[in-house]
Amino acid sequence: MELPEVEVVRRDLEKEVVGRRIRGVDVRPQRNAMRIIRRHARRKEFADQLAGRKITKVDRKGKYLLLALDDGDVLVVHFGMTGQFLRGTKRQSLPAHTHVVIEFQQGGDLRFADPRTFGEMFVSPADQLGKVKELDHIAIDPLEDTFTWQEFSGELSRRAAKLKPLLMDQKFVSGLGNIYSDEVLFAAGLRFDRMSDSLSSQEVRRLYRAMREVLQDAVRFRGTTLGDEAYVDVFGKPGEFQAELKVYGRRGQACRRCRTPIDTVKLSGRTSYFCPQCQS
DNA sequence: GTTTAACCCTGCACGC
DNA sequence: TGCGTGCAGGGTTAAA
Repeated sequence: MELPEVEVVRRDLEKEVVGRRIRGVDVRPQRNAMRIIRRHARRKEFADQLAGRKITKVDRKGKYLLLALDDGDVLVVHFGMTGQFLRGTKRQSLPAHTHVVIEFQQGGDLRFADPRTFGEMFVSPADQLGKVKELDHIAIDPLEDTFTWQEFSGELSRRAAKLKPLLMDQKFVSGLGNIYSDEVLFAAGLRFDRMSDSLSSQEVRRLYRAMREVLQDAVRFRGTTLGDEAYVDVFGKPGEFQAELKVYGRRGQACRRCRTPIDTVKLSGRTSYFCPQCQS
């Protein structure tokens, strides 16, 4: 799950859970549930920090969600690859791989399910969040107004790295994963292996614009739902951006712009999709 | 500083 | 039909 999907979930939660008070939290007995709350020693310790608290707002930092509580604590959530939040009621049976159920006083609950358990949840006092290494190092969000192309240009030239891994580096810009970095590079007409300090100012601007447009479009289409990744929103509904993808997952298929077959390459363990004709 | 590989985990597609 | 293998990818870490 990358920036657009996390943002869609954030907006859903804003409507669905802000203002609600937590009656109790059930960390499921399966061993894997402890992987999700791995920063807490015991189930009870995690649950006790949430019980009785009201959720006051939902922020996003990169791919992390931050649910602010009325006592100053924050519930931090990361979805990893296959994590998801689902609205439910007591009557509905829990989906497979449900690890945490947050029950509200006004009725209804919020389930966290995650088959591959790369996801994570933990509670931290707001003023301690700076000490959480992964959060502290998260770079600027490309959708923020404060993200300017001039600043982006400076950061690119300061580094000497291949564009694709650099775009996926959360310490450089936050929110891009394998899908959207490929889509952004295609939209910018740049190859995965172009060096960041080799771009003309025109190319920098193309990359900057591509990043904003692709991510905004993906949010508008409510994210990308691909086969086994199976992202769905808080209501269980899939996204629609998969139909808009230009390169990701389209190996061997004709480029939508020039009809050249889309090619792939393995780059630091991740498959990169690109058009050999349109990207240089 | 940058790059690579290995690791965590489960479900699915694939070939035999 | 059934089994082994590889792949998918969020992130971290150690090593090159």
